[in-house]
Amino acid sequence: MDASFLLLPDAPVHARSRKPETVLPDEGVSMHIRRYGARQRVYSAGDPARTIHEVAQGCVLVSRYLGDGRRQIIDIVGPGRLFGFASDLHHCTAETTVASMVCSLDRNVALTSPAVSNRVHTAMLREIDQLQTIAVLLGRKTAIERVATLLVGLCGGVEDGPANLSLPVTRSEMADYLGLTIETISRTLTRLKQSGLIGLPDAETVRITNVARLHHVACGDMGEAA
Amino acid sequence: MDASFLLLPDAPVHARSRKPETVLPDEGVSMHIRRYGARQRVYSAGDPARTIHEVAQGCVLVSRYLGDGRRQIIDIVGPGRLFGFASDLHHCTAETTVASMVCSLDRNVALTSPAVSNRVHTAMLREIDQLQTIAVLLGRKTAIERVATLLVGLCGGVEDGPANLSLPVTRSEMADYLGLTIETISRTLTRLKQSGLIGLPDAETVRITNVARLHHVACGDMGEAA
DNA sequence: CGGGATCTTGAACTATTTCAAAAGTCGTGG
DNA sequence: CCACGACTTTTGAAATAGTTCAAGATCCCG
Repeated sequence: MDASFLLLPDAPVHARSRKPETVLPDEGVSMHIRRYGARQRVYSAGDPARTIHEVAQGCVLVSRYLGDGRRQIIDIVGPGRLFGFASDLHHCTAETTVASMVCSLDRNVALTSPAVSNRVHTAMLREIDQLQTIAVLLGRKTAIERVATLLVGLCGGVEDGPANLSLPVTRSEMADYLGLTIETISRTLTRLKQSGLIGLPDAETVRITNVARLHHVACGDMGEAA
Repeated sequence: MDASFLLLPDAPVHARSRKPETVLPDEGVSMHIRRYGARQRVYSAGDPARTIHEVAQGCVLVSRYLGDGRRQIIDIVGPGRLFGFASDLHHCTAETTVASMVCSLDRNVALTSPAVSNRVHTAMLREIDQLQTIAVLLGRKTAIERVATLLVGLCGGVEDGPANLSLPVTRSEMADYLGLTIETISRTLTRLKQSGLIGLPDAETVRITNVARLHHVACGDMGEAA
């Protein structure tokens, strides 16, 4: 569970920079670490799924597109998490939001090593759980509940009390993750601010006044109070 | 891929009956087949996830509930598919829609046998793909697109031409799977009927005039035409 | 300081929901 | 065999959450 492809220290998700950086390419190895700039593709829909990836540092968005350009962000992947599980071809596109380091390992190699294979299995279980959670969010939650859920999720392990977040994603990405529009995200954040649940020192920073309270909003345990 | 826990012939998903039947219990074995009546629990949220299940016959719904009763159906599982992947406790509830046969295998046993373990891995990859697909549906598709997607999905392998479906689910279940309400499902079906894309001989039967055409609607390749 | 982006806010619109009632469907029992 | 009651489905009308369109505000760099 705490085994890792690489032994880099866990780094926090970095705030996004709006300036793309350069890539150091490195092809044809069964395992490699690569440095990506902000907003760069790790793989695209249609690519063969030969490798499994791990975010060593930074943040990766996994998304799918409809023919007309509508996007659904499937997963926001932070340091330590694996992504890119697929049987044959990728149906998703993966791209960094900020300068990131991604470790990629040949899938066949990964599945022959018992230790790594085990880690992959665990990560897949987690991925399934995570996707089920987002299905509930997209299918049944209101806008406030969705935004609250995202914020609570982003603040990681914090269970209670206040927390400060440096959003690793833009409003547009929040919208495409939560099945909403940019405008609704913005309005909802200000509503949360007005109700005192969060503070917004600037657009990229959220101060959660009380994580437990926001968590209640996220689960819809708030509706009947009003 | 065609390996199976058991060697029962693949049976079609049966139309739902509204009368519950009896169960033959059978506890404490690492692997067993069990017969379930319609609308019976296979497992509930909170149960320890000790076994992996396969639908041998019938249809199983996997769903999650919000505190206030809102339900999201995560997966509609037909014969031959595995379900119940979870690391520790189930967060989902699984229940039959119709009289069904479910084969259950101890998780640890499953993962030690290479053949079975491999099948489980493949099924998990498929599950992830499937969940990503439904996330796009829930996050970004319109009501017509959602219903069309479900119908195309339910008619299995048929790629083109007409197809007849015996719906294994009620309107309420369709609604909770597609993130809509019963009424919207009903209205959308009649809209599809009026536009000639489907026929509705009775409430539980759908005749798809042309699967390929419905598939286009499902993908949103229809919006710009109007 | 100016240009281009992101973000916020406002007002009108619309897809879907909600509430309400009618129409089918199905099994039961007289 | 038909009538009754319970349930699911369909349809209608009104309400609403969220979208769309449009305009400002803010921020970020050069």
